[in-house]
Amino acid sequence: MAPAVRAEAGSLTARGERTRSRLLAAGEEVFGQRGYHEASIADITQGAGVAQGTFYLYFDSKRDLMRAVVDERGHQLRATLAHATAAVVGRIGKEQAGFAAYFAWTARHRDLCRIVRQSEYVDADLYRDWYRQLADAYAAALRTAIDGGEIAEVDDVETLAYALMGIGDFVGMRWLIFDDRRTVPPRAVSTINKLVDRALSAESLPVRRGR
Amino acid sequence: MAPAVRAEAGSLTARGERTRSRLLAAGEEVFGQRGYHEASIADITQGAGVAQGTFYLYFDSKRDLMRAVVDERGHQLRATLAHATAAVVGRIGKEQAGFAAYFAWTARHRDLCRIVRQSEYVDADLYRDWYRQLADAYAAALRTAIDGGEIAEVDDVETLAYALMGIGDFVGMRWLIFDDRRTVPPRAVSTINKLVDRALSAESLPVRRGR
DNA sequence: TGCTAACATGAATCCTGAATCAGTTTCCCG
DNA sequence: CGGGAAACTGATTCAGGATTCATGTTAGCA
Repeated sequence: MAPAVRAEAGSLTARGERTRSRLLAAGEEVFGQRGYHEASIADITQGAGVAQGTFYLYFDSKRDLMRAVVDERGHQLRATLAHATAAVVGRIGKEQAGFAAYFAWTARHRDLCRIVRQSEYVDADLYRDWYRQLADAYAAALRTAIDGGEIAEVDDVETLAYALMGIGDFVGMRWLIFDDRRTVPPRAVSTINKLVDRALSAESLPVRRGR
Repeated sequence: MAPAVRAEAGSLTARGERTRSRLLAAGEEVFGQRGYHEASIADITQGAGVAQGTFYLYFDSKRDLMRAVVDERGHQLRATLAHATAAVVGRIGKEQAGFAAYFAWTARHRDLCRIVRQSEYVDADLYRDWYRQLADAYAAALRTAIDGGEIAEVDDVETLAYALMGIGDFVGMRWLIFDDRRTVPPRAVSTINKLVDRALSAESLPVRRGR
């Protein structure tokens, strides 16, 4: 295995830093466009405007670039979500803000969502960790909200976190990926906002009246 | 493009039929295990116990096999879900039965879920159609339930269908794929059952319009 | 039994593309 | 300046694997 001499961002000059981030961006684009396996190093280096050999100064392998892309963007996404919800008061409001931020991010990084799905077979841990890290942060926030009486108690917060992530992921996929829209239509947003509101609300429902 | 002479199941003798379905099963296994791109025709034919050349008597290409696998299993899944929910009365009960059936099916066809995710870059339509066909059937059922007053009205049934599918997909992924369990733990099941119950229930909550 | 179409074989072909490396250029510090 | 380290180059190497094909085998029907 190669020593990954210039792999860490810290030890790079400004010039090297620029080249590295160019490769990262080209990787995101090409992986997203053609798919991991169809993407050739030649495509990527061409996209970055460097020679093929240069690639291996910054990454050990194609797989290594994949990891770097997903890692990098994963941090960005989590930071974005944390920031978007931090400003809002009340869990239900935070949920809505979170979904909105997630959709906005997905629209901007359409490719990433598809790349993550691909990563399952490129590096299983990468795929798993993408969701786990999101879920862990989400579950912690939900736990706090439950303890504060803001939302209803559940049997398992982690499952709740995955369920809510699933809603966002699938609804985003439907409109932003399948329909290639730039935003999720308002009707869809209001549908899930109401859904989530009802699902999480702390008030216990009256027993359902006969139909 | 090859003429796919013996591609359709109809024109096959019993012997040919058996070989075809062996290849299909081997494909599901090998695609699931190694991933589409890592899976070689040699792996697949070996798994099916036939020679490499035989493969091309039944499928035009590796991609063609992928399509056949996803198609075949897709029909099975939809039939399974339809059957599981048909017996149950009441939409909320149907939901719970549907989730249970989906989890059971996922546990039995772990590989398929991962294969579908891969198919996004092998054949985009295949991927899309997998979810679309599930969603269409789901949305139709939900529409009926809404019109019957069984569940709350929503702004967009299709979005509701995707949201519910997302819940099933992610929760199934968490326990059956990530944790490699044979069943989703009861606490997780009860969590989403309650969640879905609250989310769909026809009673509208006291309006909590924040302003 | 013999004949034919369906079925099966697996070695050979041929292409693709990841990774390498011997050498060149750029940059900066003394 | 001048020298060395950091960047960069791109033709070449090399292995893997999808697909083909010339040939052999089976099974059912007349």
